[in-house]
This record gives sequence, structure tokens and C-alpha cells, in this order.
Amino acid sequence: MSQDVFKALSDPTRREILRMLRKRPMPAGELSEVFAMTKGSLSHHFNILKNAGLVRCERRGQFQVYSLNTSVFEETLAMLVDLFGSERKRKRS
Amino acid sequence: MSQDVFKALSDPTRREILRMLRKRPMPAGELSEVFAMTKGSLSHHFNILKNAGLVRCERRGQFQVYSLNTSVFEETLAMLVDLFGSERKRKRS
DNA sequence: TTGATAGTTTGAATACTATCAAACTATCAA
DNA sequence: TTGATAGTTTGATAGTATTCAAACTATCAA
Repeated sequence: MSQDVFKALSDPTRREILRMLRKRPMPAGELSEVFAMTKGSLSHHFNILKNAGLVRCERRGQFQVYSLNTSVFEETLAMLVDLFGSERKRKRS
Repeated sequence: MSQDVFKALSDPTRREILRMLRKRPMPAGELSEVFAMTKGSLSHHFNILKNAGLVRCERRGQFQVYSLNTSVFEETLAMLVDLFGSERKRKRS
């Protein structure tokens, strides 16, 4: 539920969704206007992003408004750093 | 060839390979010892990491020695930052 | 209520990925 | 050469992802 972040980021559509949400929270419909894809397919992507903790979703009347969950951003950064070990704790042989 | 980084990072085996290479460059065989997987399967993962630019590979005698390509690390960080827009250039409406 | 709008969920088709076993290539050592 | 070791590539299979169309749920407005 939290380690699937890279999986969630591995799809171009989902990355573009994040880039759009970067500007401001948006309802599902507005997001789906810019993708050549059915609303059902987009909803599927929203779910994956939500399960990865990358976005949150809040109902406002008829609208489901999606927004970035920036706190997970830091965790994702930390995971990347862990993969590459950028803190240089390399012991010289 | 360079945007497939997230795809490459989306697999747990490949992330573990990166974590191991973090310590030091290693030949394919040594890496494949710690995975419950054939050498062929590992080789497949090496290819994906190589195509994403995350690792490099150099022959030393009979050995193919893999190592981290840390320069791509920075690019990957930049891509993450791009996705989340952490530079706060948010214009207050 | 009913109808319209906004979105999700389901079921099926298609495409992609991970894996294995087996065949293959490359280097070294005799 | 030949044999042994190290690794890659290939072909097949099983599992996973993406997508669509269609059915469904929820809210609003009359």
C-alpha cells in the first residue's frame, strides 16, 4: 500500500495526472478531458495513485476532487536516496 | 531509453539489485546468488536497468561487472521533483 | 419522484512482464 | 583444440496491466 509508489509512477498517464494536479486540485472530469481515454480507465489510474498514497480524493457535491499528497513525495525521495545511497557512506577499501 | 527509469524502478528485484550495487560493483554471478531466480531471469533485469541508464556493465575477463550509474540518479531526482513541483512556484490565486 | 450530470465498478480483450529451461556465446586454462 | 566457467538470448508460459463498453452509484435540480 506504500511500496507501490514506483509501480504507480511507472505509467506515463499517471505521471501526467500528477503533473496536472501539481497546479491545483481538480475534479476527475476535468482531468479526464485532457486524456484520450474513457472515464473508466482514468478512474482506474486514480485508484492506483490513491492506493500508492500519491493523491487524495474528496467529494464536493457531484465532484470528486483529486489533489496531490505531497507528504508522500518526501517518502518517495527517501526511497530513491536509499536505492542509490547518496549519502556516500562508502568505506574506502 | 531514459524515461523508462520509473518502469525499471517498479520491480522489487531490480530495486534490490540497485541496493546491492550501492555497496560496490559486482559481477552478475555474485548478484544472482542472492536471488531465488535463474541467471537468465536476472540477466533480463540487468538489461532493463542498463536500458534505463541506471547501471553500467563492463567485462573483466570472464565476468560481467555491473555498477551503479549515479549520474542518472540526479536526473531521476529531477523527474520526481518535476512530478511534484516541490519548488513551490505556486501562484496564489 | 424524475432526469441529468459526475464518477466508479465490472467483465472481457489485448498487451505487456516475469520467469524458467534450454540453447547459445565468450573467456580462461590446460 | 577441448573443457569448464560466466553470462546472455530465445521460446514458451503464467501472471499482471491497460483499456473499453456497459452497468452501476451518488449528487443535484426541477
